[in-house]
Amino acid sequence: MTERNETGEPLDDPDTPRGRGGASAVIPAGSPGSGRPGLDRRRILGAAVEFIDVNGLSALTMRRLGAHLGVEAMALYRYVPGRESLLDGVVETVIDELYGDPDVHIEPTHGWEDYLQRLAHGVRRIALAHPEVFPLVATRPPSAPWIRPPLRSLRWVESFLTALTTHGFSSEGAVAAYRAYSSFLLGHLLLEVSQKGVKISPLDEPETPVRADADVQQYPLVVELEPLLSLDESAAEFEESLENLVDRLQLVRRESRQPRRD
Amino acid sequence: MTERNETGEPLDDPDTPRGRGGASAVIPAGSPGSGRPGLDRRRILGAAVEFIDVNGLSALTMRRLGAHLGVEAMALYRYVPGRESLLDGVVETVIDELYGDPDVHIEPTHGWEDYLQRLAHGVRRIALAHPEVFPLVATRPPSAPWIRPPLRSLRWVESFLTALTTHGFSSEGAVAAYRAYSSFLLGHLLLEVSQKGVKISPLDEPETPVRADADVQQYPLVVELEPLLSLDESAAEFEESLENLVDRLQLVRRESRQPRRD
DNA sequence: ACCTGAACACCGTTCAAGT
DNA sequence: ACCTGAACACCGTTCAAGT
Repeated sequence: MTERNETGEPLDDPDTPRGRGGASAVIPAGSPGSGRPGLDRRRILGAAVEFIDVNGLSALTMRRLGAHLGVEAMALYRYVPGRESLLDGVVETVIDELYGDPDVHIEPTHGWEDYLQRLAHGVRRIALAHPEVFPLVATRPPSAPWIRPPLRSLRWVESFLTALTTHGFSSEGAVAAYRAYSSFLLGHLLLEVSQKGVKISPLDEPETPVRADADVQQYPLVVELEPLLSLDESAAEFEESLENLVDRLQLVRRESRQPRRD
Repeated sequence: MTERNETGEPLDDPDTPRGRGGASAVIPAGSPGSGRPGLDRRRILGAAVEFIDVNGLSALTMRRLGAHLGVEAMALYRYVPGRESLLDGVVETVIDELYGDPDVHIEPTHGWEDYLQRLAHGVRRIALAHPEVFPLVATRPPSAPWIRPPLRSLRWVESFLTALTTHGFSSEGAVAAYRAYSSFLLGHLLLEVSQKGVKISPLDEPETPVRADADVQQYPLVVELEPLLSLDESAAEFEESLENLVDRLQLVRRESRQPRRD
């Protein structure tokens, strides 16, 4: 009984040229050498990611994606069960880019702190590279309760838990760390990405002061602190919060190594 | 020039019976005494929230919402510019419930730590009360970069900043605290809510073990730690992380009171 | 003043038909 | 084997028309 994998689609065997790696999973076509080959699940998902990056999520329809691929919408249904699982595939495709990131290795050769740092920065690069896709990464219902955004794959969970348990964390400690880490990444990156989206969606208007016509006086502190509030300190905040989280996990690790008995 | 408010709709004057408060903004109708009064922006938004709570976000269409209100879809356009701003209104409606929450007061009479605690728990109650709406709260593009989810209103930002600056925080410290606080709430609550959604979406199946048919052996740690991973410790995690955040902000506060000059 | 009917352009999805 | 055309049910939204 071949049930369903994480996203509900049939999983093609990986008979594509690039074996497992290559950060450039988005644009290129199927077999190397031919110009516009036949359709292909990978090609469709790549085109969908590209389409969302350029036109925004709300612009993605089966018909338009078909047109983008030079094909009628109905042709897509041979490779994808429907729009919903197309979106699941988009999320999977984007997260899979992490495997091609040379700065994120699975084995933590420089300690678990270094591993958490590199992994976090890798996820952040992906979020910033696909700001229109990231809300999808954040909100698509996971297939299991412990597959948490934004690291939505068994493979990354395994990698994470391995890194920590092989570096002095107890099982409980590693799981607690996984939870705290997911929560931090999700919150920070979703905010950073949405902040980025706001800045460009209005026209080039260099400034849009507060005054909502009427109640300027109603929110004096917001008005006064607007210059501070408008600063984009996302990068610094990310580093700082990440550092702080790692420090906190160091305590978790120490406590979990010697479970005190009363 | 009456431009647009935060959500882009014309804002009706509040000529509705309940003056500003009342946590029960969802179900009740317009004027008290009459059974099914005329339409009304508030009534429409309340019905939309209720509809999403019951049927899920994807089920909400203008036509179905109209039917739910005993009216043709086209009648809604007299009160709401379109579907997109209906969703903005839904988000606003849900967040406004915070004002009716007796456990969340604006003035922090028991210190800023207590204020942050009560506010956080209030937001959490809302997220858990409207799990299908919360992803919308999390991802709708804010109207300004410093209106951050999940506290998406000028009023709450003002309240937050007031509480902190009147309790020893510098401007910079208060703004930094606002950022860290938003990020924590967003990440944790979005994960908690989506986790909750997963648990009920499949049928009553009490257990859905890992085995994705093939690669059971590929993720041995996930398999081994599945019992731990499956535990729902959201509530405890929330308390702990919140406590930790408050502690961290205590340091920010102390540092920011005496800006050292070198 | 408030709601409706009919209409338009566009969706996702199906299925028999083409090549 | 792979794609298309036509069709179906359903969308959001507009606008003239009803009451």
